[in-house]
Amino acid sequence: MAAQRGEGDGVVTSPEAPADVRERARAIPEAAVARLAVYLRVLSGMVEQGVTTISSEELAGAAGVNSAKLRKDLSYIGSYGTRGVGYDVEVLVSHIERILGLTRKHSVAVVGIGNLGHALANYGGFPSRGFPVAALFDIDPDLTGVPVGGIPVNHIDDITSVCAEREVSIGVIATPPQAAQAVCDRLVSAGVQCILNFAPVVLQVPDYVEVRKVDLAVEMQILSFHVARRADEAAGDVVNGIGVDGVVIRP
Amino acid sequence: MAAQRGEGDGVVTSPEAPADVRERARAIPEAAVARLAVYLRVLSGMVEQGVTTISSEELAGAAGVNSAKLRKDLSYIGSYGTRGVGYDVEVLVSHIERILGLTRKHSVAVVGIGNLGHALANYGGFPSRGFPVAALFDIDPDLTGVPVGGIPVNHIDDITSVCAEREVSIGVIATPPQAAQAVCDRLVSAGVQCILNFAPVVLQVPDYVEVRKVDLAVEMQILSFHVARRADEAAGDVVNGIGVDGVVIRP
DNA sequence: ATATGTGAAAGCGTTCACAGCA
DNA sequence: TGCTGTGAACGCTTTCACATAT
Repeated sequence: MAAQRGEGDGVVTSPEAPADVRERARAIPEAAVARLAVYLRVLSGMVEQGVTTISSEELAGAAGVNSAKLRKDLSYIGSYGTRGVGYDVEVLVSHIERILGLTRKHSVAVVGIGNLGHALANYGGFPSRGFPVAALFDIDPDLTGVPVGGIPVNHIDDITSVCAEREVSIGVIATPPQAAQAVCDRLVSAGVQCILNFAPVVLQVPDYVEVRKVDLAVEMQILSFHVARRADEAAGDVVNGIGVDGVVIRP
Repeated sequence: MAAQRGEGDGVVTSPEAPADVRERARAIPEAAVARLAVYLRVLSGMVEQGVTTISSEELAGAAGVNSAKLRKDLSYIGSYGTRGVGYDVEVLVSHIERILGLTRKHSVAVVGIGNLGHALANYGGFPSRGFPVAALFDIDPDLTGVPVGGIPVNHIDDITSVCAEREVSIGVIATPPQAAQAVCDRLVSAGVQCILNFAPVVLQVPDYVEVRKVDLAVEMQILSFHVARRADEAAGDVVNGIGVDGVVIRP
């Protein structure tokens, strides 16, 4: 069992393999993949505004990164810009969509229909971006059959059959922490290889399963750290003889 | 305006400053901070189970990292273990809490009381971890005064006064994307320096404001990328002359 | 004997700066 | 001239491996 990230997958590739899309996809850094998704969103907005061409500088500004990083990220997926001009927005959109695997539909199952599960089931951002919510599960028998966001809730015991039948490829865990590992195990045995985990638990999964986690408490605590750091810095600068306004108090 | 991360904060510190907590806090890598929050959660569970001592190996396993990384992370906050024995759980908990600034209360304001806002307002994980939800805001006048999760919703126009009065230090944006930047600007002018953004928008903020984002569509697309990569690899291995089971098909 | 704490090495990701092309 | 694409330099993060302490 590997925790949270498959480290080294042992797939054999021939040494003289051409640097084609397959090999290239493998080489894209995880951080760049996350940013490609952001570029794609910004570019989609551009298409709606009727923008046809964009420079790395402009796109980078809109995506909140610097232009060197943007160009490097785009270079991982190929060279689709025109020197001296910029990028064709639609061309870029279609290449990023291809690399991110968005030409294919990814059915989603949400497990745990509490506050968060409700919100996720009703969230319009998923279906509109090629991630239809195909199944909902909860352990509460009273919820079974009740439609949420237009989809009837199934009992958690039916995960295996329902996920197989509806070709679910992404499982979303929105259960209480105590239930998360058991739910995860069921999803994995149902053949789900990608999991988005909202429960504050470190899931143990086989190497071939990809887990991403969204942990609100952790996000809050990182923000808290920065609040504290700032307060300490302000105090520390005075202690070190320099006030926050740069005036030397103790030279 | 800097986007999403203050790069270089220009604070002057004297060169002979002692390597005390203040200086150390500044030196902790961002990645380590996120993991410290995870260690804290695992350790809190240990306390409840009555565990008093734990080794780096055990804690690392429970947190889903390797023990070298765990020890390095803990070394950033000081040396609180006992060689040949391990760490005192309670001692570690209190030191991590101090570093993360959790000895201080951080009031939270949630803006945008839709599906997600409701879920966040009702989410028990915040108050129980020192992040009381102190204010809720929405633009819909019909919602004003309606209590959600025990807190009455205020109108978005009152952000400045209410946030100041209730000493809000963290703002959570759960609005539609179109409204996010305007809400962010209001939070910032209300003195909020930390923002957790659920809206799929790149927020523009001054350097001194810390933004963290949770973007569900991006998470989904990263998972989609891995689905695609796996499919390509499986196909690619055959194309390259080697089947998935290692058998050479085209030597 | 056993497990921490940490320099040093290795690995990744970001930034620089400029060659190359329209 | 202007902007992309990218090798090289840089800095951050992880891993290694062992000195150090109980």
